[in-house]
Amino acid sequence: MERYNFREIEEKWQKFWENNEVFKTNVNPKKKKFYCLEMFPYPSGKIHMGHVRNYTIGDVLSRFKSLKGFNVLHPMGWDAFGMPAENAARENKLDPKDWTNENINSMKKQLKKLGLSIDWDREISTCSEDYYKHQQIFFLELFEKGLVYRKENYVNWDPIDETVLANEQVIDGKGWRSGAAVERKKLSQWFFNISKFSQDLLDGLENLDNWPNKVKTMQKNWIGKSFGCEIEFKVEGDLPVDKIKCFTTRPDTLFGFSFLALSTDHEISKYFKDDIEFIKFKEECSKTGTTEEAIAVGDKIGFKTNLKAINPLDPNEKVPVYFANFVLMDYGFGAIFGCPAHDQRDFDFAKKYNLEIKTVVKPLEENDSYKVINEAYPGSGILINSKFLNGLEAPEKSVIETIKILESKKIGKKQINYRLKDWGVSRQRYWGCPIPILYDENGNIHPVPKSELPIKLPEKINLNVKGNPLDNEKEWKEVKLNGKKYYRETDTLDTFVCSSWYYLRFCSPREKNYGFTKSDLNYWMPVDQYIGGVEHAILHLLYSRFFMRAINYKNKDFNIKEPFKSLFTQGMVCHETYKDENDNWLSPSEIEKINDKIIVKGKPDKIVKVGPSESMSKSKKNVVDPEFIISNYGADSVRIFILSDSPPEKDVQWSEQGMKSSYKFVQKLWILHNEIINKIATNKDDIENKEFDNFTNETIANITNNLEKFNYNVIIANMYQTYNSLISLIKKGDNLRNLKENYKKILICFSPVIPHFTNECLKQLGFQDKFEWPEYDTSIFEKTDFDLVVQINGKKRALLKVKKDMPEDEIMRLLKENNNLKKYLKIEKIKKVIFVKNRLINVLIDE
RNA sequence: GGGCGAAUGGCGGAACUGGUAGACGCGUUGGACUCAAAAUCCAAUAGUAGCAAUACUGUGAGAGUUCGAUUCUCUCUUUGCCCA
Repeated sequence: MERYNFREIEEKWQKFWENNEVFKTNVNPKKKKFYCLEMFPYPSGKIHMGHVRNYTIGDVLSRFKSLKGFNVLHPMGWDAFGMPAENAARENKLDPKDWTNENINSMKKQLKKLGLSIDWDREISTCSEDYYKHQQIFFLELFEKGLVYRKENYVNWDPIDETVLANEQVIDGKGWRSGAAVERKKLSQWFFNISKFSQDLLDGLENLDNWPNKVKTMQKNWIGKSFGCEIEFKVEGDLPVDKIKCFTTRPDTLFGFSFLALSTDHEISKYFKDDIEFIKFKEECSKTGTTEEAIAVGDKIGFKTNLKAINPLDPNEKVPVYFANFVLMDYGFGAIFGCPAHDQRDFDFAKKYNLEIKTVVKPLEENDSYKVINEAYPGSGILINSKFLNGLEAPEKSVIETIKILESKKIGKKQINYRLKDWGVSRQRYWGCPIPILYDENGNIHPVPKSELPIKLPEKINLNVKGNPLDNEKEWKEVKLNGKKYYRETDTLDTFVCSSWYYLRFCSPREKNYGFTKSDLNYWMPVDQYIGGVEHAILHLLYSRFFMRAINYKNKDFNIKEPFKSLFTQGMVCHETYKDENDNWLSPSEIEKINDKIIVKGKPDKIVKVGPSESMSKSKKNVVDPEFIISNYGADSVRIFILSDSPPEKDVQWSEQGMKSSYKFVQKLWILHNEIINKIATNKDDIENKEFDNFTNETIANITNNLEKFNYNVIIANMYQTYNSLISLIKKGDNLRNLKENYKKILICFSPVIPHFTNECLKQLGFQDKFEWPEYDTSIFEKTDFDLVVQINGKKRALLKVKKDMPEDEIMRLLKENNNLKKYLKIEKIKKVIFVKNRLINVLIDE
């Protein structure tokens, strides 16, 4: 017998699948569909272990569903626009398109070596004109529906790279790439009106039963619905302003009012535009980031005006009005009232400027003389020092009560506020989808006629310029249309736009006129199972949910609102980290283990510092290259290992030992397979012996149930168990009933995980073509005799072999005859007997 | 600070609707094969006591419900993630 040659066999089956178009899918109304989608990768050029895990999980599911008789759609594509291509192209003087396409080709080869059941005929790439043309059409449709608009907004601006940065690209107030201190800058940008759907996006979460609660909670928090009130404050002073509007969630703390704070962008700031002190102050403020965290952590600073704000509930109370850096223009109305005793930011501010701190809420256990001293008390309690509001329960009753009073006096009204802001989609980048908008000489906005689409990116341009390279492309930028001169929009779309509808394109990947067809969508959508990393829990998933709603909006053809029926978030792949004596990161291939010591490879005197296991990342060098691993151990072995060690939703620790043992397991299965082939030739069916039938049934039942429940790590355990039992059954030498048929069923059960291996074995058995997932027969599954647990006073004292459905009195008789139980079982003192048929008997004895 | 989760051998983890805790894998130890090593195979492996059968303890800590709790309830500790 030869060793199992995975190189030969895996290649053979991959070719077979490709040549016979085994995974090609088409709409088939006679069959139930199953749309399995994994988050598509960015084409960096090399797959990483995270991809291996993600796509293995999806592949096991797809293969399982396909064997179960579903018409499975399992596509793959490329999230191909984005900064890395532009940066790489700039550094190496390449075309981003060539760089990206080369990467796609090499990554595709690597993915194919994993033996994934993907319909490659549906492959899409977001950077192809064929894809972004439709995205431009959507953009125009959204524009027509009023869901896209242009406005000035503050952004994180990197002064060295001359570009806008997303919040997550600002690290410690500095640009992630340039290291320059990030500034706040006002810029005209395109926005998607996602906040229009705030309530709908929130309500939609209720019906997503197959989404992890964690993700739903995160989205809920992100949308951030808050219930409060807008209040009009009368003001007096040296400016032509008589009132200021604020939003607050705590109107009940109005008697703790000690200042009013405005955003530096508040319209009142126009009166200070020539004030040198104010300009300086504003500059200082722009150094604080725009994230909520930066504001919470940062120093609170203010600029005092000569205005006085009047407490609407007490006209005798007048407090100063400040501009402050912790008030944002896009929350509420860019103005807040400060209640230092019950808000930490207000407290910090009041301390700094010596403002009054009036306690108006006391915790339940305190008495009325309670005073806030060292830090704000934002918790619940009872209102005090609040005149007619005293004694109300805060915040539940007091907020509602105060709003009623304010409404009756016509100085405030109930309001719902959402934290979710409109989605800024403009990026000052070359490598992205061009926005199909023209400006005339007066700067007026004109949508590009749909017949002119796609607006293609200019090719072979100079990328080595500051700011957006498209801005420098005069020829591209200037357009003549109907004899008039226009300028193209030079911003491109955020790549999150590309990924918020790609799942629709997979349904009609080659459709020329539109992004998809109605009939394809109605058959395939929604995605039955979406699989990806939890890092996309908020943005990508929220944007996709928005996109479906935007398409549905004012459109009677579609009524699918939620794109992803079920969501599974897989954990990360982790590895220990290593550093040398100078704290330089070392990769796993640069170290070795000798006599319990870990040293730098080849240098026994250099001890390696072993760090904690962290998610694999290039910067920490704790990566293992899947391509190398696959070529050493084979795809089937890698698939086993990546699923085996942890539940798929949790992080998994990469281990070379574990990988090796998975490899050995495949080799052992091969040896067993050859023994079974030999045995089939000589085996005589023993009609009386049902042992093997029962065992097969149990195997099918276990694997089926664990597949349904995503317990993929347990499936691997089931496979090992099956192997262990199978080998002892074979070695016993008994003649086995239905050996070939049962073995076939077991192989099919293994096939979602190790498809190459099982296909080869099935072929050797003489089976080919289509297979079906084996059913398990529950009537055989129920054993005729089993071990009954015997407990005395709740403690296990024996296992008793009994026949199925044996009644209690018969079992009691057996217990009384049992010598081993004599010392525990005092028959005359039996108090009570608990009997669970076919499972357990618990005898309670008076002691 | 708020929200959500988690805690089981040396390690990763299993345990159906409350019913034999530790499946399966890794590691470790002993043995076989070998001149030797690797590989492979066999055996043991929660702790304590015992030659052993066996007994007692044991699922982060403490309480509760129950004939019976890893599983349900409450309090606490530690820890992870998200938001601040």
